[in-house]
Formats: sequence, C-alpha cells, structure tokens
Amino acid sequence: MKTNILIADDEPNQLELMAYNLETSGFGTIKARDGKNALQLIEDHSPDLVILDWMMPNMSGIDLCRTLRSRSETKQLPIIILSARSDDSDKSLGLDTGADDYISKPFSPKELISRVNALLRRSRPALINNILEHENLKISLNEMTVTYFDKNVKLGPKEFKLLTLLMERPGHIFSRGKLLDLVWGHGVYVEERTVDVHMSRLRKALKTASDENLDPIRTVRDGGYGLFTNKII
Amino acid sequence: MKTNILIADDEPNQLELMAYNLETSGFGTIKARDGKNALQLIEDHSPDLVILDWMMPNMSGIDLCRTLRSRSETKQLPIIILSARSDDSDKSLGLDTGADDYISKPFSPKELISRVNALLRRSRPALINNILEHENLKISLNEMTVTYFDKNVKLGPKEFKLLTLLMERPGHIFSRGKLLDLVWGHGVYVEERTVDVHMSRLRKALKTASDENLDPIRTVRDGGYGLFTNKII
DNA sequence: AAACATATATATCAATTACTTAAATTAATT
DNA sequence: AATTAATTTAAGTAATTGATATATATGTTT
Repeated sequence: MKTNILIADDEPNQLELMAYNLETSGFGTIKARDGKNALQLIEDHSPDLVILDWMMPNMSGIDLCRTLRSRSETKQLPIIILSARSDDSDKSLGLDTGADDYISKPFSPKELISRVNALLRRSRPALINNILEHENLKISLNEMTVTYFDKNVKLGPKEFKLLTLLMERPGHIFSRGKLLDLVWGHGVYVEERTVDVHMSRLRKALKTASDENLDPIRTVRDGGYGLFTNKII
Repeated sequence: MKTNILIADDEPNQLELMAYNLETSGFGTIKARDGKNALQLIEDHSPDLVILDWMMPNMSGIDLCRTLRSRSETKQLPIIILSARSDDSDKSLGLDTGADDYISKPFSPKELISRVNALLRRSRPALINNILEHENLKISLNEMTVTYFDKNVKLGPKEFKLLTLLMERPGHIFSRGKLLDLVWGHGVYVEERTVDVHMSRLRKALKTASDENLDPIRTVRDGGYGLFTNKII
C-alpha cells in the first residue's frame, strides 16, 4: 500500500511538477486545485500527509491548516505549507498555525522529497522505517514479523495492523471507532465488538510469546485500547 | 519542568544569541562548543531537543546527527541542523541523515522558535498537547490517565469526565444540572443526587492518591462543585 | 443557644453496561 | 476442497452506575 500525499496548489504547472516528483519517489498523489477541494478530498481519502500552497482560491492554505488542526480526525495529519512569501513572519505564522514544515518557493524537488520523508519519519514511522520498537516488542514492517522478548509472534493481518498502529503512538488510547477507521478503512461498517475479538487474539499471541504471561495492551473502559508505557500505570 | 534544548555551535556569538532567544521563550539551554562536547552533554543531560551547527570542530553536526540516530537512547531525539550552506543537496543530505529540520543561515530568531515549537509539537505531543494541569493534578487526555502528586489515580469513565470538565475551568462552580448536561448528555434524566455520589467517588480516589487526604474539589452549598484554586478559599 | 429545615456525604445494593472469550458462521485465499 | 482469516453471536465475567437510606453538616428561626 502506497503512502498517499495530497497536494493543493492552484497553479497547474506547480501541481503537476510536484505530483511527478512525488510519484517518482514512490508516493501516491491526490491533487487539489483550491482549499475547499482539498478539504473535501482529505475527508474522502484520508491521505497520509498534505502539502498546501499558502495562496489558493476559496480557502487559503493557512485557513485550511487551521481547520484541519481543529478537527479531531485530522488533528495529527502531517502538514507542509508552501509559499512564495519568504519573509520570516510568514514562516512563523505558518508554523505557529500548526503546520509541521514550511517551504519557501522556489524549492528543489530534492528538498521537497527530503522534507516529506523527514516529516513522515517523525509522524508516521511505520510508513518509512523498517522497524518499530517499544520496550521488548519489535515489529519488522518489511518482513511483517513481530517479536516479543526475542521470540517470534505469529499474527493475522488485522492483528498485525492493530499492533503497528498502537506502536506508532505508545501510550495513546485509540477508541474502537478510530481503530476501525484506521485499520479496517474509512467507511467500512463492522461491529465495534470485532475490535475486542482481534485485541483478544493479539493479547493471546503476545502472552504466549512472553513466558511470563505479560500483556502490553491496556484497556480503558469506555475509552479504547493503547500500548502500555512503563511511565504510566 | 522546563523543556531543555542543547545548542551546538563553534561561533560564540551565534551560540549566545540563540541561547538568549530560546531562554526568552521559556526554554532551558545547554551550550556546546563542538561536536564531541555536544555528544558528551547530550549523554549527561538528555535534552528534549538539539540544534546542531553543520560546521563544527571535532565532529560535524552531520556526523553527530548520524551518531545520535544510531544509538537507541537518542534514536528519537528531535534534531535541527543549522547551516550556512544553503544549496539544495546540503539540505537534502542533512534531512536524509536523520535530522528533523534544516535551517539555513542567516535565519531570524522568530523562525527558529517557531520551528522548535513545531518539532516539539510533533515529537513530544505531551509537552504541548492534551495535558490538563492544575497544581498537583494532571490529566493526559491522549493516554486517559490521571495523576495526583505523581501517583496514578484510577477512575471510572464518569469520574474521569467530571474531573476533566472541572479541570477545564479551574475555580468555576458547575451546578449539578450543568454537570448532568455536560457529562451525562443533554436530555438524559438522572437524579441530581447522583452527581453527589460520583463526586464522592472522585474525591475518594483523589484522597487515596494523595497520602495527605487532600481534596481539591470544593462544594458550594446550593451552587455545585468546582476545582479549588488556592486563591479562592 | 436550641430546634428545625435543608443540603450534602457516604455506604450499600440492584440494575445496567461494558469487556472478554470461545465457538459458530461467513468470506477470502491457496 | 482445504486452509486461513474475518466477523458475528452469545454466554460468562467484571466494573460501573444510579437510587436510596442514613449520617453528617450547614443555615435559619425562634
């Protein structure tokens, strides 16, 4: 599954150029021509990262950024702002509005790709790294293998994805609805109880691997599930 | 506790200027004069973020960055690289080596602060996001945990919501009716006395956590409940 | 100050709700 | 067709909830 990036720019040449470069680097692209269009496409496709031009018709990149940050579904979405305005207060404004990075035009394709990768590495490690680690749990994403206390853990695909997600944000509690969205996909209707069943299997597999019957997953009643962090509880 | 930032630059003026600006913004600073020195100080002080000049004696910022990324203790450490070299392949090299951001000199203090904040927001969300604090009480909304005097407090969902609400407006007295509306939901009919019962449970849990039998909740006869502020009785 | 009226705190219990798990069913792969 | 995984169902278990009863505290009136 490709990492999808939404690009919003009202200048067709710029848009196509960026799309070309990103695709060459192996990303999937979704193109938007203005702010409103971008918002709609973000809702529909849940891209993994968005690149927004500051100056756009309908809704500016800054306003869109603010909107995205205010909604719980996109609060964590990685955002890069592009702008022809290169003075320092614009840069600050863009970043302080909640963007993760700000690139002044003109920029090289190379820089863009490096910045996209740097941001993904930080915000969605599973999309870039081969290995995720948390205490004694390790996931090798390319090889699709999991070890717990250096023992192999055999998981089904759903359990694997669930664990990957939990490991991207240790300590964070994901609601069943959120997990269904992220693991099963947006708009798929499945019973929430199904999540419980998969969590149960995941736990069973992990407990079996650790001889000690250890279980790194925390249940929060009425809340959801998350990966235990030693600091808390 | 201040967020500590290590700055490494062999140019004393630049170093002092950055330290001054960061401290003005409320950060603690640790200053290093070269790469080796920086590595030592990072090991000793575990800063929350590091800013490394590319060109430094002993060990360049890039080499240091590579070293930090290869060690498990600093694999996740947020890194910003500074450089007088502003051509695109240098930027890419810096970012591809594992830095989170790259700033070309000369840059404004304002941009530096904004980039530091953006990176902290992304890498240590707990430092900025989703934590409610009031004196010795802390709630992490992401992790759904409560601590009082650094001890964990176990709460049921209703008590958790009640406390969250009170902590959103310390000192404000919420009537039972208002609490029922906000926590139980509009239109749900529940006895007002039930609020008393949950408050009692919440208090019990907090008192247990603080060995001193402390209770941060204030009852206002005929009024409701609120979070104590030392200023107001 | 005493007696009364009213409000709040807490313990207890039954009802409810939420979670876990195993087993059965359905769907997808091989 | 056989195997593997995904989903639903259903039953068992555990935790939370809300009402009520009683004790305690507060405020008012005489």
